Amino acid sequence: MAENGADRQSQIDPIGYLIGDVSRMIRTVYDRRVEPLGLTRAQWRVMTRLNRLESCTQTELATALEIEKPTLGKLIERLEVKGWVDRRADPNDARSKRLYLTPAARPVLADMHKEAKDVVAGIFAGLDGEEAARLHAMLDHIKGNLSEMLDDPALTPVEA
Amino acid sequence: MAENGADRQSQIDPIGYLIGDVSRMIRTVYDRRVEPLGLTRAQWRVMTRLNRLESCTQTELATALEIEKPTLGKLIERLEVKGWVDRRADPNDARSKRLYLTPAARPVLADMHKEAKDVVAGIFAGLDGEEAARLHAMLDHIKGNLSEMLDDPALTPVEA
DNA sequence: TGTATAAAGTAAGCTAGCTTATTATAAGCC
DNA sequence: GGCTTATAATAAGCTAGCTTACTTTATACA
Repeated sequence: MAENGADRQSQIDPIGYLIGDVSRMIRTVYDRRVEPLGLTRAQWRVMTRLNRLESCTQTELATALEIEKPTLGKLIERLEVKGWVDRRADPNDARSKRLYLTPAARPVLADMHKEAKDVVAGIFAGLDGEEAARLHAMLDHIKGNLSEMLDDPALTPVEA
Repeated sequence: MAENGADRQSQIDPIGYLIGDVSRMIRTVYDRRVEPLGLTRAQWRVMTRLNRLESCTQTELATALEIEKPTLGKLIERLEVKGWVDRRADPNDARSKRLYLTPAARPVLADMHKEAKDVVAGIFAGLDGEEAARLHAMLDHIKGNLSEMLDDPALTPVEA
């Protein structure tokens, strides 16, 4: 019954849970700080990405964000209502719509960026540069392992 | 326009994104392997936790899982329909319902555990024990930082 | 004892993710 | 040119998370 930290997560390698915990907590901290700006984390992600991919199509942006097209479509709808994103027909391809940030989005982006920087600084407080670099390297390695697992059409890395 | 790996994530400290990527990829790998067992990741989380908190109330389980009561309530509903979880009235408190895994859940739990172990092994392939320990320590540190940020009633650490 | 407060669970309604299926348009090929 | 196939976006419907509000039941205390 006792759920006292050290005991939690039981049989399975606790590092798996630890990464999950850290990720969930980062998400929560971000959400709280970005919410007063009037947007959600998903919307924030869309806008920062769009800031660098301006005039892309929805499909391009969805690919970059690694989310599905219908998911992005609904996000864009809401951002359009809020007046931060503009969706214009592509003159060369009647199927496509190209995406633009509106001028109103600029100050919001700047605020978001500031919040993000603060949060990252808080997360890594007390870790020196060398440690941060090691952490980065290990996470990169793990990400590589995960990429292989995701690419493996057999899904189960054990076989094949 | 080019979104070529090294460039991604731009201005903000890339480690924040890296953790997010790793976490999302772990989630995806898990989801794919657990899906053929007939359940989702959220349902898997509920069942493994319930395995250690058997006969707890919904509120207790929601707290342990760090999700909200309505969220858990809907998950339990679906698990009850699938015949894996049993919800029985508490004889001492008519408000409460106590939760139990059914016998049918046991083999599913065993399968899930095996899948989870395989995935964790794949994730940490190529990292030796010492590196894994360092990673663990650093993530613990980061988690501590995040706990402080989450506990801070001011939410936005900048202002009071 | 009786009322006020607190707690357990549910309902309703939102965002966000997914998959599958549709519609409209482009592009390829005979 | 006309048919087939592929692509852009949307629609519909699911799970999962949240918040807010509500109902029912315990508990506390005056």
